[in-house]
Amino acid sequence: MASPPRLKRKQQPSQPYGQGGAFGLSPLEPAPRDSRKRRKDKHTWIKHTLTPYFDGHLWRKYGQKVIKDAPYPRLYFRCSYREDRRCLASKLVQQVNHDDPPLYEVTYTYEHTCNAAPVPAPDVEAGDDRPASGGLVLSFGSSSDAGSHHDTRVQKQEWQQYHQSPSPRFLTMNLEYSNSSHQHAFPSSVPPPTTSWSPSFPIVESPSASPTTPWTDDDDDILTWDWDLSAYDLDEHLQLGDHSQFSGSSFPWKSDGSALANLGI
DNA sequence: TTCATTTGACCAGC
DNA sequence: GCTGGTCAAATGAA
Repeated sequence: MASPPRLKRKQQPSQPYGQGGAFGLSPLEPAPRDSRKRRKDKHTWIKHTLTPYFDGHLWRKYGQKVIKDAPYPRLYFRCSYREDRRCLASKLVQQVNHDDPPLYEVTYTYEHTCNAAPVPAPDVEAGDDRPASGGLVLSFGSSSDAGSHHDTRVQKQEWQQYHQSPSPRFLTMNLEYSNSSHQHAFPSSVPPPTTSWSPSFPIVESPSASPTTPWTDDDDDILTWDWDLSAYDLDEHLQLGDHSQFSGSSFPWKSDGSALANLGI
């Protein structure tokens, strides 16, 4: 079915682009004389992450573009406070593979000047009575090998986020079933894992850091359990590149979901 | 009704 | 002329 043609502007009126342009911005330093010009001297940096949409800031999507020779479209975001606080921060999100979960390359442009409070990841907010502000997400890679182990690894970006944040109080491990071709991860017919299911981070060596009884969300899609870190020196034990495997003796469902670990404050 | 997202048009760098 | 980045009208969701 062909959708009706959409009326688009043909000619920009006398007001030129730039000089504040459509957003009424007064130019910041260095003054972008024309926001549509591709500047070579932009301050940009690149991160690779599994969670490109939850990096502690609020973003508004303003465009999407199919890039030549790229298998996935590029998404364009700018800071939600662009108008309110004259924040020029923006980012480009480009999916680089189709793993489960997929890896994204995120190109950030300009530092945030909005000084907005960190935005927690949704699964930190939902159903969690701990203070959400200041929370962050540690995202762990997921192996696709079937069997009793579920590999996790501390990723570089999240490690940087962790070290830029206050000391965490809890380590919350979510095991999420994200493969759409399967039924829910934790159907009611499957009993939840026991607390013997634990990552092999040295955290489990601490007697005070025993996990809570795991629980599932409303849709039985995500299994969650906590470790209390109040008497645990996470800095001393958790290292960049740490590798973990869930050590349950049997995995009652396929292990091709994703694993996330949240650090709540 | 308001606000965010979608998507074709527009524009400039290369 | 091609390509990528941004704009802004149309559209959808809340």
